[in-house]
Amino acid sequence: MKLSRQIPLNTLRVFEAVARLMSFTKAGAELGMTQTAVSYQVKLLEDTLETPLFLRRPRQIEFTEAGARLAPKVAEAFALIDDALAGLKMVQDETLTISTTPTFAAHWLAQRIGKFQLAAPNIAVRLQTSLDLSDFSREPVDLAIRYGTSGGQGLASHHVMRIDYTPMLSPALLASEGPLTEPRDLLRLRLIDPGDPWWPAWFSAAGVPDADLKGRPRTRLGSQTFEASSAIAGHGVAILTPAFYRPEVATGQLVQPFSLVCSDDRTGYWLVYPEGRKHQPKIRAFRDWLLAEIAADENIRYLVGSNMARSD
Amino acid sequence: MKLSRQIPLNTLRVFEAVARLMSFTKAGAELGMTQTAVSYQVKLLEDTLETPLFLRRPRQIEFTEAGARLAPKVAEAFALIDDALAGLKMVQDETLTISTTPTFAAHWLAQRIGKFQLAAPNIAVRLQTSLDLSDFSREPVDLAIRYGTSGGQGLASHHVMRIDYTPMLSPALLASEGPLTEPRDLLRLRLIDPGDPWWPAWFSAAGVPDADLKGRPRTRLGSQTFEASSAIAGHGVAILTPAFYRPEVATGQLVQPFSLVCSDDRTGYWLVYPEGRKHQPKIRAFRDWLLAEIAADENIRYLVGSNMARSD
DNA sequence: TCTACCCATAAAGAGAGCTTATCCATGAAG
DNA sequence: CTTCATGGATAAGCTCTCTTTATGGGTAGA
Repeated sequence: MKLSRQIPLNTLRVFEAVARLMSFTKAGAELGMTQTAVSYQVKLLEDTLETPLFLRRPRQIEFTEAGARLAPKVAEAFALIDDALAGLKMVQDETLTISTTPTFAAHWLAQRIGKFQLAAPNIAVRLQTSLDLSDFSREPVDLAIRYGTSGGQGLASHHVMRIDYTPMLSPALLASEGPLTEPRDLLRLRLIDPGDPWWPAWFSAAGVPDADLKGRPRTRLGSQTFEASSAIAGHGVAILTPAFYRPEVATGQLVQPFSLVCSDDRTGYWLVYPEGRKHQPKIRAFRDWLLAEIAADENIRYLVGSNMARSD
Repeated sequence: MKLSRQIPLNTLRVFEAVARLMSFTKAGAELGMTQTAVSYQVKLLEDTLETPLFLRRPRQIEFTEAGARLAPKVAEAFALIDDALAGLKMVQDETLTISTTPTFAAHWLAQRIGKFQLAAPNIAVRLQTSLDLSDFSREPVDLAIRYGTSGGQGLASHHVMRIDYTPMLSPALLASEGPLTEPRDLLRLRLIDPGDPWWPAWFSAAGVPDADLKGRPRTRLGSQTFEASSAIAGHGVAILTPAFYRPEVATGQLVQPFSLVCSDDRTGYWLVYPEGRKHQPKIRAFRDWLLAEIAADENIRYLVGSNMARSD
């Protein structure tokens, strides 16, 4: 059985302080405890080791040989632990681990995260994607951007974006299939996954409540990413979250034929992190950056919206 | 404030075991505590560091990056402490510190201690002399040979020798002052420190209760050592503890003219050590050796005694 | 599907360790 | 040579950490 297992480790911490300051009283002050407690701890260590470590002289203490022999080793061990913990804290302070969904990461965050890293060069960012919500107390994650209704117990949450949707198609398809002047015109085209519940919701909002979507060829791709690829390839009209495909729109790979954007008000993406981390510099930096970025996005959305209104 | 001061050190000990065994349950078994307690401690450490250290997977755990980073450092620190403590214990086990009086050390122990060191070559002996009784719980002393009445609370004590006394003088003085056939003859000689209470006691025991010691020239030397030197130099008769001057008798520097040896039955030299150390190998070795040595001395005394009886 | 393994959580009990109060010894100061 | 200041020891009581017992959940393997 190793010795360190039998020894009350706190006695060593106290011993280290006493050895360094050569005073019970001063050590107590440094450790935030009374001289009595220090005396107790030192005595406990001496009893455990079965050897005195200090000679109590009036107005000062001296090492015994055993004490002198032990002191430097213990100091070294604590230095090692201190270093390790400090290093850990440093790494912790300087790396931000973000947990989010693959979709949000790929279509929104990935394009923008570089700007954050430029703005906060001392913070290393680690992006971690998973489908299920991570438990902050279990996973080594600083914050998460989650899809859902809001945060939970003890979690701070900021709304990032609504999940909205509107039909999108490739410019080529639009050109070949003629102008789309009103929503009903879309029904002429092939809808990518007509089984998606967003379709009836959008048509209904567009004043086409009777749109017959049944019986259409169904290709279930399961993820916006794949539906978007299909749309870009000109295979049909997909109903997508425009915020995720702004680059594709900007580069002319996709067009949004109607300004009507529906949204599921109850759910959306939220930035979430434990309340207690509110004031951590890295958390604060990311939050501030993200919210500013979102505000900027809103402006773009409105600009796009007004342009489209005119072009309608 | 250093980190190690804020951290419950026991959590580190538990962490080290868990990191080594990669199992809460096994670590608990090794540390002699329940899995629950291990879980608590690990969680406590994680809470303190504000970062998870292990990922709880079904049927096994994994390091987080922080855990993997911390583990080797903590292991190293504990190894250091273990080494230091083991070293300390080794030194402790292998050095015997004896506290005794200067007189006993010089006249009895010094001549014999070499034999003990030959018999127990792995034990380093440190002789420490002081006049006052040392406190075992305070001074780094393994055992003491003290002058007094017996041991005390919680102390094991073995009688080492009575403090006895008998007149002694140099052979030269004996030759020049003629034969001493009876104790009263001593009064012809100069007594070294006739104020010593041992003189009247001895004369009284020798059947000379009326010995007039007053008015004699008084030289107070204060210590047997000096009185003995004076006697060896032929300055008179000293009353000495024969056990301390056996070498001087053997080499012919002193003679003991009468076999009568008085003793102060109440006091004497005692070997004393805390009860709890009874079974320490080094304590046992020294005690056994010392008692054997004393037994041998007793035999010599009796031999000398019988010789002297014949020569009387 | 059932069993076994491993960790988490809750509640309650034990005891280590801290504090307050007091004492003792010594060295310095008047 | 008192008196005061300094520094540690001791005693008693309390707090709160840590441990245990009991129980639950989740997954892998039979």
